[in-house]
Amino acid sequence: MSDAARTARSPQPRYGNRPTMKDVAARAGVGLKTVSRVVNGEPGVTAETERRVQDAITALGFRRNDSARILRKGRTASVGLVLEDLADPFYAPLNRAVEEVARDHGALLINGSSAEDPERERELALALCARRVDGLVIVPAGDDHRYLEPEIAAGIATVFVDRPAGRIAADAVLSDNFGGAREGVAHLVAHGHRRIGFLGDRPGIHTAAERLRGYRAAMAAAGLPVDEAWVSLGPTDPGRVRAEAERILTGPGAVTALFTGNNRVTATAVRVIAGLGRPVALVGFDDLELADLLSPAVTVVAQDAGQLGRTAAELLFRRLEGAQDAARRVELPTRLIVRGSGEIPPAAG
Amino acid sequence: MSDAARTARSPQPRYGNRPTMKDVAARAGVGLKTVSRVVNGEPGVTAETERRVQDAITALGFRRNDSARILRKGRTASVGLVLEDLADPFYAPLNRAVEEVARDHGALLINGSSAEDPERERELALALCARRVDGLVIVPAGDDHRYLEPEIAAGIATVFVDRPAGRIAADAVLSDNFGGAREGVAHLVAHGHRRIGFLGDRPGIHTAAERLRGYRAAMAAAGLPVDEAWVSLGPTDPGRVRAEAERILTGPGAVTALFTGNNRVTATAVRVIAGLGRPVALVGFDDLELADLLSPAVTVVAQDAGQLGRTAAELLFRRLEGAQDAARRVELPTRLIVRGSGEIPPAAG
DNA sequence: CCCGGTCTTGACAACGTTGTCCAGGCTCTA
DNA sequence: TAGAGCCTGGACAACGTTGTCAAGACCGGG
Repeated sequence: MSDAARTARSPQPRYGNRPTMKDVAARAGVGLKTVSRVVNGEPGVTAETERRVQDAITALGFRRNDSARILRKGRTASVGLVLEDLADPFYAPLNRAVEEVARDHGALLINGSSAEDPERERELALALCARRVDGLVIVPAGDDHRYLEPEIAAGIATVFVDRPAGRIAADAVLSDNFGGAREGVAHLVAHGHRRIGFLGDRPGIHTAAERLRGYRAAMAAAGLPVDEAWVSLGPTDPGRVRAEAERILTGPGAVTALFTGNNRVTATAVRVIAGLGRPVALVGFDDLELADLLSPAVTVVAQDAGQLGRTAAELLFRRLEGAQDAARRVELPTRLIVRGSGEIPPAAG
Repeated sequence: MSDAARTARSPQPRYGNRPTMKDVAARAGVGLKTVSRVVNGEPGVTAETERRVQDAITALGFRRNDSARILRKGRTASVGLVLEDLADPFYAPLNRAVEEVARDHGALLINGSSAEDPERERELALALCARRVDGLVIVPAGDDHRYLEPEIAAGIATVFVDRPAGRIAADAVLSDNFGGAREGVAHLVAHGHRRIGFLGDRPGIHTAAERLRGYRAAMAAAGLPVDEAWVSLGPTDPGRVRAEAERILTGPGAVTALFTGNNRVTATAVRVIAGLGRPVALVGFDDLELADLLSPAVTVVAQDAGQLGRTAAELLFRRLEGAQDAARRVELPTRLIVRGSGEIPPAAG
């Protein structure tokens, strides 16, 4: 009766008329605060009173409304994760790792994809800030993050991962893209290759630029010239990559080995090489599932995406617990996984 | 000064002293509600007033606190997703699809992994309910979901995906596991195989049981006997799968073909077969990246994980918009992707 | 010039929870 | 047995926002 009356006069939806602590208190014949104490396991309630409250909670199907709790306490116990694409298998372990660390700290994870669109990254990050997430882990799509300055100043801890922040000082956890690419290319050089191509992502992307830099460094260190016709950076859709791979791999002056700048490029390159009828040595950045079963097996420079996520999330929570030192850049090593390189025929030239 | 005073006397953290609408109102010299109107783009504010408010917002770096808004409005504009493992590439497109649909409806996505642990699934789902997510998409780990009854009754829309709910009536979006497995096994039969093994996930998992049923149906339809030594269900860790695959594939009465029950099993089986030195026909449930490049290429029964997620999320939002009809079970077709089947040598026996 | 209407604005309560503070009943000791 | 002190319980305000409602400004027509 009183419920019906309240429903009728209330202008708000009242969460589908769920019972509140007030309802529980009324039913148990105790005060509001006593219910709060029981729900939160606070001391100062006799066993008998607690039992009465518990019975009322069960009977009514009460569940605490965390929205109200959050408003009152000022902490949301949630962190946001913005990445390029939730569907990309490379980011799946990163996603899981961040979730796992958040869980260890009692926080939930809200996440979303930027789809490589800086505007969408911005919208998403700011929406998360409006929700007052305690912290933010971002795989940046854009290169200007000044829009986050007021949020960071207001206390939202922020850690960038995989790529650095643009135009603001912020923590970042990266792979050693330069060193990894240099090592991968050096591996090809050590196997006698002198004409090595580079096929990578758009040059505006930090990781792509760093990997290209590593390629050039390895070539220079070996005293090998780089024909710019061997180098191609751009979108990683299979169409472009296929065309560029064919261009670099055929015709006069074709390369004998290829270094590919990420997992998507590598997958397409493997297909092109398989159709080529001529052996080409291939080393790719990022490991691939089943890469050991391809013929020839693909040697890769592997990043540990899970470790990237874990490190970033742990840094985030250290900030949340009060760490105040200057923005830090953590660089994680890559690992060269040599597969079937013995079978790669050294180049003739 | 007044700020400092408030900070000192306030017992609450006040979100790192962020400005509120009250602060904006004071600075702009307008009422609280007018700020609210400007922030929400409500009509009835003169251009001049709006400008003053906007200036104050910019100057103070104000951003609306959605926690308070949510509390007031009773809708969180967020949905929860509980799945087995965020790091599993199979679920990545599902995750993304749910996010995409949520985004189209202006909602954020909170997600987490159950790690195949029913208790953890329960904790996570109930935590999301406490946050008052508008709806829940669940890939169930457990087989008893009665714990959700009060939540569903209280208005949290819930859709199960990949596997059905246990002991409650709820919407579910599934793949046609039975039909897909039957078709895959029939493909092997059509190529002359009579001794076909089945290597799958734990029998308690609905999808594993359905796929086994499909296998048996295809064998029965072809009039072929099933030797129980050819069938193995259990955990999908590489150790067990490898041992079982070797057992089924070698020795007297060994099978000439294998049907594998999911992507993880298939990957391990491919490795075992590669080391066997004898050709074995393989059809697997779930597609694999680069499966076309393996030798022999692996024929698969592919599910569209993205479509599963999209369908589930759309059903969820239809419920949120008021659809009241009885719980529905949607079954999506699978697709047989034949690869290099010409190269699979038919069995001798 | 006055009345009715529209338009803009702000005061106020409420959403459901938790922190503060005080009151009343009890036990323990002198 | 009385007073001090502890334990339990509840009234109240506040978190930051939005819905309701009413008041004032302004306009035009009679």
